[in-house]
Amino acid sequence: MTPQPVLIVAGPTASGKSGLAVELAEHFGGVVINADAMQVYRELAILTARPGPEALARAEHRLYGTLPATTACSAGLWLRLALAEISQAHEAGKLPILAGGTGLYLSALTDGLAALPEVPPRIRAEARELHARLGSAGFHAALAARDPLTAARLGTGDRQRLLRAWEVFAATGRPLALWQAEATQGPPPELRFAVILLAPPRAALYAACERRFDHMIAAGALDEVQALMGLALDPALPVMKTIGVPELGRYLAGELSLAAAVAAAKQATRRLAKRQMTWFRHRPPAGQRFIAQDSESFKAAIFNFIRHFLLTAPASSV
RNA sequence: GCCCAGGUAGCUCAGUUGGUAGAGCAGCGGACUGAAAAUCCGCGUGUCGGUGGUUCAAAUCCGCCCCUGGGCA
Repeated sequence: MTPQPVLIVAGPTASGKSGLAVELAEHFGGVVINADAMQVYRELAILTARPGPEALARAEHRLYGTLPATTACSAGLWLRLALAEISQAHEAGKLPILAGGTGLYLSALTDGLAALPEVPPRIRAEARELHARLGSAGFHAALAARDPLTAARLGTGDRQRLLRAWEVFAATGRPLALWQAEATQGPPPELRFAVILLAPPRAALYAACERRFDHMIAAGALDEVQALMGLALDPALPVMKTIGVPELGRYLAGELSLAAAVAAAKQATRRLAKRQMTWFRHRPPAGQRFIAQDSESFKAAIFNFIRHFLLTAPASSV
């Protein structure tokens, strides 16, 4: 069977991915599929810069706001959902267009992910408890006693990865490092990828980040955070770490002035954008690649690149 | 115009009795295999306002000039 085309629009936050994706969907008959870790959650439309009604009217959108804030998404869960949406789009004769800034998710799609079983919530809770009890150095030592292979790769302070390693060993009896080395699924053979990477100049990107956050405030971001606080969710849930939630939450709690909260959130956004740039610079999703500084001045070249990608039959097809 | 107080990293400031400078924040670089908008690791980036002088040696002492803030007129 001929591999089916998939388009990926990747780049840091506020680089214009969503707008470009809608335009491409209109022009090439596509479905926009979310590849952003935070836009999957229902409760935060404004703060996660989810596509608005105007965009939704112009093109089909999938995996935006589909999970409740009470769930913790993961690379594995997202991958399953995304693969399902991709094959649905193909069945409908449409071009799947993945848009998002979560490099881990996109790499999982184009390069594969270790085939690990689900870790039971009970074990995850135990891991967190143990970490709280032992402290970071103690927890690292505890992991090293059971799984020296994985522990050797992790820094003492790397709480999240240490927890993950401990959980996987507890749940499967095998080191995470082994799973990753031996059980990584390759890229799906039935798909072929073209990647448009937006990489704006740093200063322009930061300015866009800050402008956008001001718009979020004007659009009611404070109400959104207030409503989220009203749900009294577990602070460890991913949604609670969305940029803007902790900062505006502190303002709403009277701990911070609005100006200080906004400044802190903007700074967090800049740092996110920087990390995303680093990721995409060094490990972009696999596939034919086109790098553009912005979506406007490179539009014609981007369209040409996609036309060429769609018209070029892969060598493997007969 | 005169009198004070200042001018050192992008910002706020340290800098001992002269030995070409260092903190916080900001920033930059990097890692990343199921919480990733997460979680970590690394890095001072500098005509010490300018210019002359004293000295083996000046951010530091002296002269002049420029700039900023405050006070008196």
